[in-house]
This record gives sequence, structure tokens and C-alpha cells, in this order.
Amino acid sequence: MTAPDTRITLIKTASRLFRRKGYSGVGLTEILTEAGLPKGSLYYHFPGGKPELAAAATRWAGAWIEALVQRSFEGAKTFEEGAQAACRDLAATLAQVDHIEACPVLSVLQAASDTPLLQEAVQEVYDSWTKGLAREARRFNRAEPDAAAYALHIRLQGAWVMAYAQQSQQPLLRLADEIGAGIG
Amino acid sequence: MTAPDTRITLIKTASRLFRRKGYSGVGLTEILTEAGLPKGSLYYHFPGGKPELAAAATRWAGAWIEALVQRSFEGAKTFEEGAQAACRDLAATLAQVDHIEACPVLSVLQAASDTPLLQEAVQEVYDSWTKGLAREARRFNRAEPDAAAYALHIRLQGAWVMAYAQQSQQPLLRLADEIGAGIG
DNA sequence: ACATGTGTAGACCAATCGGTCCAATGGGGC
DNA sequence: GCCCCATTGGACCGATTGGTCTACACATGT
Repeated sequence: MTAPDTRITLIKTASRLFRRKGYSGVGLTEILTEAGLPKGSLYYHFPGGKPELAAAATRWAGAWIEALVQRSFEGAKTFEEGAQAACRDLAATLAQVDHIEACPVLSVLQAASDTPLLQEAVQEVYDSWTKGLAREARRFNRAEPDAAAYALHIRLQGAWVMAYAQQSQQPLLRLADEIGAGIG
Repeated sequence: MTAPDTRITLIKTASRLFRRKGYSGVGLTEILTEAGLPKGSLYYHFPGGKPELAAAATRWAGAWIEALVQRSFEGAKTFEEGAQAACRDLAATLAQVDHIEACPVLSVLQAASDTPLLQEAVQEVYDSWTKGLAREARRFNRAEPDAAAYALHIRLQGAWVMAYAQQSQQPLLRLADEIGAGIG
């Protein structure tokens, strides 16, 4: 396995496991077994150990989600229409696998308080999401773009938590309907 | 220490630590040290061990939050006014201590998937919250009470996550303002 | 004074934790 | 053919994990 492959394999595997069981709920052994890699590889690519791997995984997954949302907005005619599409696309993506996974940021949030590296990554991804949504709001000439973006971010976050807790895409679909009905 | 005291001490201590670091992030030793109790007491009051303690802590904290929200609605004249008060009261309560704690349900959510006892507690508390909010919506003759309650629950959840991530009560206060401005 | 039973105290256990370290490997430049 | 260095493979470490088990303290009823 070539070097960049190893790195991205570790990131993907770690991200998936973290989102399923949370940062503290996953051991390095489990990640490495799943990835089919020895411990030496991990500490070669991530000298900072588990926190550094988690930070990389958070940023990677964060960027992936952001791209997904941005794609959802592309074909829209209004900000609300884009927001609806984002909810539905996110729901569809999460439902692709048998287990609905948590938001990648949320999955490491509880470990971030005493891990500066993670704390940074968390803030960075959240900021980037809010800014990305605000950019879309401005693109559609939405009134009060920042407030609208922030409000959408919060509702997406909440619906995702509920979807994860109930293991159902329904909360996200319901949010899409709400937005469509002109609420918010 | 009398028996009921020991039980509630364990529950309170566990709840606080779980909300700060997550279920998997807290060891029994830490809980017991903080509570000033030996292991024997824990397994006497909670023969099911960590999962049973966590389930009890989740229900206890869940009921506490629910009572807080219900109290916020008491003096309101409309559902929206009550919702605003709930946001502000929750923000004020969270800001009372130096560290803003996560939603008690959220803090055990990632461990619930492979722990039926916790899974039950999580569903129970979430259901109870939504139903409690719907009761208030009906009390104020709010149109579509169930939908309104559900939407509020999701927004509260999302704002709480952001407040926890940023260690600031601002997201909850901002949500209160949004609701006051007639959005949602 | 004695028996009873609820709780407490904490030693102890195997398993797992994150992390360190070094030997082996193998492809590319000379 | 040879060397070199990036990378892998995995043994090993002390600390901590959740959990079990037994001895004991103490309040109460008799």
C-alpha cells in the first residue's frame, strides 16, 4: 500500500468508527484491525497519535459534508429551495448504509474539551459550514443572509442528532418539509 | 451516608461527568473518586454496572431538564413566548457553571447503539420531551401543536450542540431572538 | 448480648487502553 | 549489485478499563 493510500485509509476508517461510537468509544486497535494496518503506520503518518488522527478525520469528513451541501444548493432557485435539497440529500446519503451515522464533528465533540488539536478542528469545520451556508444565502440575495445561514445550521444540527438517536432519516425529511412550508 | 443519598450521589456525579466527557470518556474510578464512594456501593445500587448507572443518570437529568422547560412555559401567554423563555432559561442555567455541559441524552447517545438499557432511556427521554412540548403547544391553542413542538425540540437540540461546541450561551439566546422575531 | 441483613470498603482480576521502540522490508537512485 | 530511507510489522510497556468477590461495619429487632 502506497503512503498516501495508507493515510487516507486510516482517516476514512477512523472517521467511520468515530461517527458510530464516538472518539472515546473506539480504540486504536479497532481502527487498525479494520484498516488492516499495523500500529507503526499510524504513528508514522500521525505522530500526534489518536488526537491528530481524529482531527484529520474531522476535517476530512467535514469537508465532505460541506461539499455535499454545496452541491445540493447548486440547482436551487432560492435559498429555501437549496436548504430543502440539502436536508433531503443529507437524509438520502445517511440512509445509504444500514446504520445512520452521527455528524462527524459531534462524534469528537466530547473529547475536544481537553484536546486542543481536536478543539481547533471542531471550530474550523463548524465555522466553515456556517460560512458556506451564508455564501449561498448571499448568492440567492436572501434577506439577512448570516442569520438565515446560522438558523439553518442549527436546525440541520438538531435534526441530525434526532435522526441519529432514532436511527431514521425522518427528522431530516421533516425539516425539509417545514422549510418548504415557509416556516423559518 | 444513608442508602438513598448514595444512590442519588452516584447518579448526579455520573451525570455531570458524562455530560462533560461523554459516556466512554469517563471511567468508573473517576466517578467513584469524585463521589467519594467505593466500588462496592456502585455495584450494590446498580448491579447492571456502568450501563445501568448511565441509564438512571440519563432519566434523572432528562426529567430535570423537562421540569426546567415546563417551568419556563408557566408564565407565558403564547407558545412562542414560552419557547423563548425556555431558550433563555436553559442558557442561563447552563451558564451558571464555568463549563457549559452537553445535553444529557446527547452525552450517552454514542454508547447507546450497543447498550439496550441506554437505548431505552434515550428514546424515553426524547419522547417525553417532545410530548411535554406538544402539551404546552396545545395548552396555548397553537396551530399544529405536534409539528410546532417537534420543530422547537429540534432547534433547541441544535442550539444546545452549538452552545456546547463553542462553550457559549449565545446560540441559545440567538434562538430565543429568532423565535421572538416570528421565524418558525 | 446476640443475630440479621443492608451497605460499605477496597483488594484483585483479565482485558484493553494509547503509546514507544526497533527490526524488517522493499522500491528507487546510483 | 548496492545502498538508502521511507514505511511497515508487531512485540512490548505501564496505566487504566469494567467487573467480581469477600470481609467488615453498623443499625435494628429481639
